[in-house]
Amino acid sequence: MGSAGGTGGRKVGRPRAEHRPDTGLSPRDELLAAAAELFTTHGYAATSTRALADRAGMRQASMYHYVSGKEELLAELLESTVTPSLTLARRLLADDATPAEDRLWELCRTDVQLLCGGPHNLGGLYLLPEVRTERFAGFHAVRAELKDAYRQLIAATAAGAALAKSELDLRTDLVFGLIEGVILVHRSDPDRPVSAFADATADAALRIAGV
Amino acid sequence: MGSAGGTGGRKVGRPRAEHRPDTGLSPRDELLAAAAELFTTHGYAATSTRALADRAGMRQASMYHYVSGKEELLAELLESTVTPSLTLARRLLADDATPAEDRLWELCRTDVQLLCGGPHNLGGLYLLPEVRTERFAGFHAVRAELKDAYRQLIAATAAGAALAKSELDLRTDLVFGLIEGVILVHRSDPDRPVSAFADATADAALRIAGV
DNA sequence: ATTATCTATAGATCTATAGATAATGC
DNA sequence: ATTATCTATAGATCTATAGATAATGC
Repeated sequence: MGSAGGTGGRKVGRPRAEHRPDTGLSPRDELLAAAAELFTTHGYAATSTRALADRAGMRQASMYHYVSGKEELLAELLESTVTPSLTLARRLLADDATPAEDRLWELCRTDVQLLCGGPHNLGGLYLLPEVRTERFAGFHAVRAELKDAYRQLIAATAAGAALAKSELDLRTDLVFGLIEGVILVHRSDPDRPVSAFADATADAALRIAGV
Repeated sequence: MGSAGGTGGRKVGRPRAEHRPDTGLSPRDELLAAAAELFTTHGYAATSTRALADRAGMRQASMYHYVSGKEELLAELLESTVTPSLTLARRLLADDATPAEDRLWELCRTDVQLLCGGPHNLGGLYLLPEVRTERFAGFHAVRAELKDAYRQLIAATAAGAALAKSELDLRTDLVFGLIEGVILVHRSDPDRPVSAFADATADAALRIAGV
């Protein structure tokens, strides 16, 4: 341990074949960054281990020193996109001093900001068809909990309290769909300022929720 | 020509190696049906020509008698999903006897119905990362025209007439995003009756549009 | 000695073409 | 003769492992 500390100096192990400016990232993080870029632009199946390793500055085989394969990279990226939202959602659920409407709005706004904020369209990873696989059950569990937080917040609003279960489910799905669908909107116009866009989406979400 | 007519009887050419009940579809349509199923479930890059041909009941190489490759199948499926919507949109744009609000609602409703109606989640094809490629420019052109129809209808509403261009663009993107995002919602709960769902989504779209 | 990387490669694909074959049509 | 299919296969991948090598650490 403690390897990250230095000024980028002496390194153990055989030097890399291709020398490149030090990114400051650990090799594993270089792989994750490469995966973020390539998975979002070309997709999962279309990204070869060779392409990943190339982009990360190492040889194809060296990748296996850090990860078991492509799957592990995608699993980790997926969870990293949804975990911050879930953390916020839990905090908002526990905050009973603030009106549910305000908490819902805040969750929507922040979620959009997180989804559209990063450099690559990381929030769009879950659109990849491979993600539906059992292999990514961890991600699906976290995502389900996040969706349930949306449901609870909608149910806690003045308008939501009166809804039958099926109607509540529908509104939850519509709101959650709008938030996740925001990736598509962002993709179609990546230059739009995210902050104002997040506000507008949160407004739209509350209108859909009937608040 | 004229081969489709018969009762399924005598067929020219070497018989297939694997005999299966006659689907009534032409071989090319069998390939398209196979592609619809496999592309939507496993994705484009992950679907091999062998898997496609297998599902269509022929040998891998025979596929090339009908199509130039996977790309052609995806291109055709993509355009087939968006063309009916565009036809409707053109008709609605020309109909100046009906209030713009009603026409917008109708476009939203029908679009959702088309996207979620088919057997496989065909509307979800455009989520595939490969679709962004130049190769599918035809699809993108049609989709852009459809989106522009949304914009024109929103602009024609009482509320829309007063909007600045950037605000109109934003609302258009939000509405179009909701409609396209509907695939995600449908995917998460495929058993929900499509008709009522389409109505609810159209309502939500009008609320977002500010109508 | 330990470590991070490398080179080399086996085995499993996958795509697209060449050429053979088994039907019907005339 | 024409057609739809087949079998066979070349050439290009792609993944994962085995084993070599070039650094630092002690």
